[in-house]
Formats: sequence, structure tokens, C-alpha cells
Amino acid sequence: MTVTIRDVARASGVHVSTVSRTFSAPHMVNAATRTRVLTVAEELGYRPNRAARALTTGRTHNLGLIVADIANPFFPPLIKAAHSAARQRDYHLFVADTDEEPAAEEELIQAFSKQVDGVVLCSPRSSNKALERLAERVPFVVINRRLRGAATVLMDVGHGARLAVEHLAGLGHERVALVSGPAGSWTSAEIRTAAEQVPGVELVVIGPNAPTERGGFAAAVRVRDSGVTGVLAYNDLVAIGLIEGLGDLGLSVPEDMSVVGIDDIVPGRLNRPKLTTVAMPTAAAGRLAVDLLIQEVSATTSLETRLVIRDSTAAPR
Amino acid sequence: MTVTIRDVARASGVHVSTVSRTFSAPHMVNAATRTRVLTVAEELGYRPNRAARALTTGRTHNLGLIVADIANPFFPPLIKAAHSAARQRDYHLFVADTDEEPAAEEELIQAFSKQVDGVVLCSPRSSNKALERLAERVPFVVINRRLRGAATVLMDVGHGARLAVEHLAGLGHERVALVSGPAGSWTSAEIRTAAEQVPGVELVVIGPNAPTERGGFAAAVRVRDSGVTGVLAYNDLVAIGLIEGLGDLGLSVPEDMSVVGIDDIVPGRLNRPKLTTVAMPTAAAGRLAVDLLIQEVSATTSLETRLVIRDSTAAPR
DNA sequence: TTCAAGACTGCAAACAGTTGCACTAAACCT
DNA sequence: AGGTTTAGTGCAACTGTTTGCAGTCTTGAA
Repeated sequence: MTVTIRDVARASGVHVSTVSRTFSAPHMVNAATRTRVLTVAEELGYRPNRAARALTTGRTHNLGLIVADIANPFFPPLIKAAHSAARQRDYHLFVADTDEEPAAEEELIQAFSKQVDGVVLCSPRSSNKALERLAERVPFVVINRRLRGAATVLMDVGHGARLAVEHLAGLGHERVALVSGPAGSWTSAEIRTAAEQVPGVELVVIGPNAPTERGGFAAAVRVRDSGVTGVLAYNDLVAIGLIEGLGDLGLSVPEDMSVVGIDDIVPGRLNRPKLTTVAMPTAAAGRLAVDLLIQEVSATTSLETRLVIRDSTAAPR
Repeated sequence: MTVTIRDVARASGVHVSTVSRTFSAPHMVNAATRTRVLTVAEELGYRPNRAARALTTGRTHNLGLIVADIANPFFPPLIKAAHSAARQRDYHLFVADTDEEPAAEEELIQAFSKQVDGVVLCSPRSSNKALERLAERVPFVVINRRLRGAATVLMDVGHGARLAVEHLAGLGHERVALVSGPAGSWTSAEIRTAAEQVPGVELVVIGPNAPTERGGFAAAVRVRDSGVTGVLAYNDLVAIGLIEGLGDLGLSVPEDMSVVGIDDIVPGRLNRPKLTTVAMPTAAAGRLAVDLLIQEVSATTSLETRLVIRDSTAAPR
């Protein structure tokens, strides 16, 4: 039924080990035999069986990618870039979704462990302890979280937040709200400390909030009442929800209120007004993560963010 | 280093075959031995090696999912649902992106063939001939394309398009534009034939267009000049671009022009005005596709679409 | 002409499981 | 009591590849 290395060996009059070598160590076999084997293999439609190969070599040529929510617009560009980087080196990519549950995360890493050469974890929610234990079973690189021992790729949100607040200050805003994210979030803390350091602006923190459109919508009243003229939101979804909420209160953006988001997701670009935002290098992060994994280096890299100025910010009235 | 079935066998005083059976055919082993083996396995941290298992059984417990563009907002909900359905039955999911290239598609199917028990193909671009040839190597189910011999899940866009045009007709629009998609697209053809059948509306087809925001933006002038009061767009991205283009021409939606999209992607819901659109059952399709694959049934199913009325449609002036 | 070095290639033992078959002992039946 | 079924377990072959080791055959050098 399925054509194996033995069929090719028989049909080309050599031993299986020679066939094996023409695929996995071509330089060890005579040019003439090599081409003969290759053509026979082609004719027969032979493809090496990776499962069998993995059994002896211990390398599967598969990678795992675990994210909290595939349908969250933040992740697809990262997944896409990771996939493309993997394919470039002839790796396949398992993609998994934890539905935001730490338990699912740990279970997935376990389940992947024998099937992949490594896994990339995006903003993992599991405890340090759990992760350190799992790191013994399978190498991984972590995106957007510090974890000692593991390779890490960070996106410098702090820098982006600073740029955003400076942008608002530059436009003349003196009192700015930070519509923050969920309580324990590493990102939210980063944003806050960075935003607070910008001189000449008074920062009022409003939160914690759910990191969603609804979270932003719900924060609109408090933003209006806080007496600010500009806002930095935890992310684009929150910013979009906030803009809608402000609209319902009779405030328009950017005329009555400037709003800056973070992430630069597609819906923000398509929004009206088009969202001024901090672009996160998600694609670069995805690519880098798989490169680190494949080369098995353990480094921690920080990626630059930048400010994308669009239509949701203007000088205050 | 890594703990195998043999280690467990030794530690629990039984033969490897018994250990094997406690995992793959528990009913064949005595309850007492089973629990003993299980606890020993637990202690040792044993996990069956899927590659080895795949070698003998021929089943990998992996599935492949191939889409044109992971970052296209249409796909993530489908991927997420497929993943969840797969996990429920203890399957893992490879996700791959063809970047819209048929060649990549065929190569990916090839590459997957030995590693998965089946693959789900979303709106494949390859030729029928190529696909039929590949179907011999690996079972697959196709989403949104008719292909004889293969299991197929279709989303009934035709029905949705009819609903959309009827909705416009009901609001009083008598002349409606169809801003169509790319030339060879199956979906585009479906939409057109269905839309043409609605009585009482004169349909003017504008296209072909790129299936993107820019495609819609570029079509704005022709829409304005066509003398219609309502539009059905090939998809939400096109609709959003079109609305922006119309805005630049001084026409506002829905006051001057009603616009209906298709797909119900997130950016459409977040858009202002919120987009009236035809909701595609992408999640259901993803789920169903993997269920079909796992049960190895070859059926063709058609999934219902429905109209979601939001703010981009109103009665004509 | 002889010998050592190289270049190929074959042999066979892994890798981590599954499974048909044979065997034992207990349970069941008449 | 004797024969037959049944439940549980062991044995060993098999899945498709890789790889260390050992041969064979050229080549080039002394």
C-alpha cells in the first residue's frame, strides 16, 4: 500500500541504509547511486515517514504554538509569521488554543512534549512553578513574559506607552487617563510604569478593566468624569469600545477626546476614526520565537514598538 | 532519559504488552493489574509516544488544517472551532497557511500526508485534477468548494445573499449593486445567481474586485455612478472599504446608501456604522469538518447562513 | 608492488510501541 | 469429573528509519 524505504531499495538494487542516506546524508553516497535512488523514489512516489524518523532520531521536525485565543485579532499575525518561519526550515506547526485557561495550557504542553521539538508560548498564564517544571520535558520559548531559564522574546510595550503619552503631551494634553487592563497582567504594569514617567502630564489611572471592547465601553463614563482630554487604552479593543461609549455620551473622538490604543490590530485600522495606536511587532515576535526554538538558543530579546499616528488623536479644544 | 513502556513494565512486574494494553485496550486487562500499571506509570511520568504508536497503527491522531491566510479575519474563528473539536477527541491540529498560492497548497498536503489522519482544506485554490490525485494519499474534507469524491461542507452563501437582497428590497430599494469578488471565485458566482433571483429589484453587477478593503474602496466611484441606493458587497472587508470610499465622496451610510456585507467578521461588528451582514457559520464549519474527518464519513453538508441587521442599512431617501 | 587511506555500501541493532497467537488457570456446563 | 469456554497475560514479530561498525574496492603514494 504505502511505499517505504524498502521498496525503493529493492527497486533500485541497493540496501535500505543507502536509500536512507541518500535522503538524510546525501554526501555519503556516490553521485550515480544517489540519482538512481532518487529517480526510483520519485517514480514510486516515496516520501520518508516522519514518525519513523522521529523514533530513531528523537527529532520530530514539528513545533507547537500555544496562544490564549486564536480568534483574538492580536494573535493571527503572530501565528502566520511563526508558521512561515517554521515552513522555511521544513518544520510543521501545531497550533493550540487554551481558551484563556492555565490548566489547558499545562495539559497542552504535556501533550505536545513527545510530538514536537519545542513549543512557543504566547503570554502564558500558568504559574512560574508549573512552567519551570514543564520546561524539563520540552524546550520552549516564551513570548511576552519573563521567565528565567527559558528563552524569551519581549515586545517593549513600555517604550510604546511612553511614545503614546509623549505624543499626547506634544499635542497639548496635560491630563491623560490610562484605561488599564486586567489586574495581574504583566503588560498592564509595564504600560503604567512607563506612562507615569512622562514629564508634564498628569496621569489618572482608570481600572482594572476587562481587556475587551466591552471593558472599554464600560469605562467611558469614568473617563468623561475624570476631566482628562486624552486617553491611553490598554489595547485597541478597549480603545474601540471606549470610543463607542464616549460617542453614546455625546463626546466625539478626536474633537472632544483623544484616544490612543495599543497593539495595532486590523479592526483598529478599519475603525472610524482610524485608531492612533502603538504597533506591536507580533509578526517579528512569532518569527523570532521559532528561530530561537530551532536553533535551541536561550536568549532574551526585546523587540521595538512604534507609534502609528492616525485619526483618533488631535489637539485638545 | 525518557521513560518508555519497558520501564513501566519492569517496574510493575508485567510484560510490555500488558502495559501497552492498559493504555490502548484497558478492557483486556485485569482491573487490579491495570490500576497497578497505571499508578506506576503515573509515578514514573510515563506518556505514550505517539510517533511510535503511529508507526504500528498507522493512525497519528493528528489532523491538518490548511487555509489561504491565517491573518484574514474570516479564518480564525474557523480555526479555533476546528481546534476545539479536535481536542475534544484527543487529536492535535497542524495549521498551515498557503499565502493564497495553489502550489503551496499542494505541497502542504503532500507534506502532511504521512503525519496526519486527514486534512481539512478551506476554499482550496488548486485544480480539481490536483486535488483528486492528492485525495488518494490522504483523506480530506473540503470547506466551501464542491469536489466529487471528497467530503464537503458548504456554507449556503446563496441563501444569505438572497436574504440580504430581500432585506434591501423590503426597505424600499429598487436598484441594488452587487460589488462582486475575484473572477473565478465559486462564492462570487453563488452570490450572483442567488441575488439575481430576487423579484422586484434590478441588480447591477460591479466587478470583479479584489476581495479586500482596497477593492471596496476602489469600487466606490462606480457604485455612486450606477444610480443604486443599496449595495451587497462580496464580503465585509469590501463593504468596509466601500463605506470609506463613499464617505470620501461625500456619501454617508446608511443615509445616502445602504450597504450589506458578507461573512460577519469582527472588524465589521466593530465598524461604524456597524455593518449589516450575512453571518457565515465558520465555527460550525470548522467543527463539522473535523468531525467528518475523524469519523471518516464522506458526506456533503450545507450549513445555514443568516442575516444580521445592524446599522449600515436603512430605507432610501 | 605493496600498503594505507578513502569512499562507498551492507549488516544488524536500535527506536517505542502494537497485536496475532499461544498458553495458563479459573469458571462454567452437563 | 471431564471438557469447554473465557479472562488474562506473555511471546515475538512487525511498523519505517537511522546509524555505528565492518567490510570491499579504488586510489595514490612510497
